[in-house]
Amino acid sequence: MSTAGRRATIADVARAAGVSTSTASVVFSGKVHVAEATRERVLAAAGELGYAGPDPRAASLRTGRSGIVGVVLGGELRHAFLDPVTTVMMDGLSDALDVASVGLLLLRDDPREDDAPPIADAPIDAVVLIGCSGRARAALDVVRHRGVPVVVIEGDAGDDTPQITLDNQQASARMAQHVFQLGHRDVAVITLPLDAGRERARLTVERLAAGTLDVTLDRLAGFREVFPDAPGMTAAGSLIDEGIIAARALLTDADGALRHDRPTAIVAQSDLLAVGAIRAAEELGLHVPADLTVVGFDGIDADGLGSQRLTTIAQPALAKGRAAGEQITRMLAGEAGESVHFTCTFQDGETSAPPAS
Amino acid sequence: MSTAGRRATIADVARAAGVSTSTASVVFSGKVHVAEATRERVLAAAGELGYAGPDPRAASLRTGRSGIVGVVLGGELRHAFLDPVTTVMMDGLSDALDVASVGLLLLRDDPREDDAPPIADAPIDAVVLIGCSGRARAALDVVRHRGVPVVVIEGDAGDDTPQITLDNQQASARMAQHVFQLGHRDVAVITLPLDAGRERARLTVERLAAGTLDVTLDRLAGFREVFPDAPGMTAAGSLIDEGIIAARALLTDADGALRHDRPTAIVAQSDLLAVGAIRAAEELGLHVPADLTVVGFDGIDADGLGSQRLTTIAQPALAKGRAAGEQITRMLAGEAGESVHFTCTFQDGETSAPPAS
DNA sequence: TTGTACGCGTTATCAG
DNA sequence: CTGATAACGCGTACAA
Repeated sequence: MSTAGRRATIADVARAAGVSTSTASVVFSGKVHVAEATRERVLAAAGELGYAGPDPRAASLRTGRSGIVGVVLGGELRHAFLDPVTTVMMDGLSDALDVASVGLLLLRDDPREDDAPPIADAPIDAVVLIGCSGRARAALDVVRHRGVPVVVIEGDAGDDTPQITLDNQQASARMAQHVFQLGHRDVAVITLPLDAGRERARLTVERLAAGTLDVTLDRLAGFREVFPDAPGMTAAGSLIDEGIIAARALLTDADGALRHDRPTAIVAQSDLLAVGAIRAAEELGLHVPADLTVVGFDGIDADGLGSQRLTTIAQPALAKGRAAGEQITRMLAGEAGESVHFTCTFQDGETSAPPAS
Repeated sequence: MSTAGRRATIADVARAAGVSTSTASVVFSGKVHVAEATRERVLAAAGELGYAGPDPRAASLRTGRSGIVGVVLGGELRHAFLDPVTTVMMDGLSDALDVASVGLLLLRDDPREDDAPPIADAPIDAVVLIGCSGRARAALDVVRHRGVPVVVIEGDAGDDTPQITLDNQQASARMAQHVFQLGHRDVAVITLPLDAGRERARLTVERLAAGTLDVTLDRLAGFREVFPDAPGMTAAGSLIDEGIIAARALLTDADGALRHDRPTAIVAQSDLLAVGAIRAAEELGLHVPADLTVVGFDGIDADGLGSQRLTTIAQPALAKGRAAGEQITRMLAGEAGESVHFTCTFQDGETSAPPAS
């Protein structure tokens, strides 16, 4: 336990134990059998010198692997984790990566504009992009040049990167049809953010044209197949509170009173937004679904959502995360990664009904 | 762009540019001024060879820094991020670490019992433990031996590790007094998990004695100063749904009917639990605070909590995270880390009132 | 089963 | 402002 200046290295341990460094190395890695006697001698020497095992940095340089998988999330970290879909995907990812990886490295999407993207300086074996905008792609090139596998979940990767995708447009169209078939003609939509700016705003043609986030645009396109001219609000994020704000804007006048031409149905692009819309409706004295139909998207099972089963489109979030993990595992093994496409399933609930006549 | 077998290294780039490797290195690190001409020559050579900048692994070995800070969270990852307090602390942490660090590495608390704790194999510059049980301490020793700074937030570190602490017991006592002074005598408590097992259960002396999570025990101790014999339920986590379940158990009979001897006040050890308790009460036809007082702990401002301002004890979660980050920064700079103690503030709300007479 | 020798790709130091 | 050199700490053929 008494080292002079330097910290003990594996070479010191080997010398103290009277073996070669390779033997000592093998004792720690456990890759080859060593005689029990020598093994113990090495361990004892290590204990005496206060050697804590191979330095991960050096091992990582040598093997070319760090065991770390980077996760780049769109928007701020705290926002990303407030979204149950993201959480569940991370869960699936972490699950599928379990064997070969030490942990997930959280990386920001939006580096300070001045300096290099952090992703380039991180010792990662692979990267998963989750719901990132185009900005992250520049950073990606650096990483890809280095031979680091990349998988994109619902982002605009464009090129030959394996992607995990969802039938957002078709699923949204199906949901819109459900609402249409119930008899609704005055329908409004609450969308997810249109771009990385994440601004709350009334949906307009111009704003729509400037949108960059594919998830939002695809879901909207499906909705528009059925309700081409429906009004809408864009939320600043997938949050209950945002749903409340957006729904209020859709249902009330400037003075806060219920509008006479209010929609009879609200199609939200996420379940959290839908829950917010329901809350706003209830605050305004509307009963769901008797007075107002509200439908969501995601099929999440989040904490404290309330007892009413939401009519929604369920997406296989866990499977998406797991698929990303599996593709990464394959690519780390030298095989080619493949894109995987998932489809959503309609999930009828208690929040949609024909309009009051 | 045509490299034979190997990937290009900085040495290749230097050779191609007709400079020494050190010059090339300096061009990329930007630590020293280089003549614009040589700089461009190096960059050009790099572009031609498809060199993507210094390998983080090698740089990390050389400098002894990876720019990565490990975060060990109690329980499962997905649970940890459902807790707004944790999220906010991470936010503060990430904020304070911002300057010198690439990202946060999420590490599991509960390694498979067989293999080494992942924390030991990760190239991290420092570690933050958040609400971990004693199990994580073994892993800690390995890391500490290596000279990696460690900071513990609300965990039982015991030794000379800098800790970020909260006056859980005093704050809880203060809140209990508030409830007492309102006139409540039949009070029940909903606690956070007692140990890493996280089992839902009625609070008993035996279970209490076997508890290992300090946060829970300290808050309970404060409560018990005022209400020594109050009944209670232990939740499986800090979740709204758990609060609902626990409150139902406290308020109703086996057949689901409101008990005659139900408590007139419920003290929850977290705001989410309190929100759940309020929901359960409302489902049972009780009005808060007229029929039932419900108080929380944390002072969170989470998504979709509803409009009623909770009577609670606010803890400076952001400051806690930031303090952890600051201590780490200091320790990385070679200074000694210090423990930091925070105190909570009582925050009156609309969910506590005298009992119905 | 153990030892020898080498290289992984970089950066700090110091001299010019 | 640039160049030569020496570590950084380890894993792994290969030979014994």
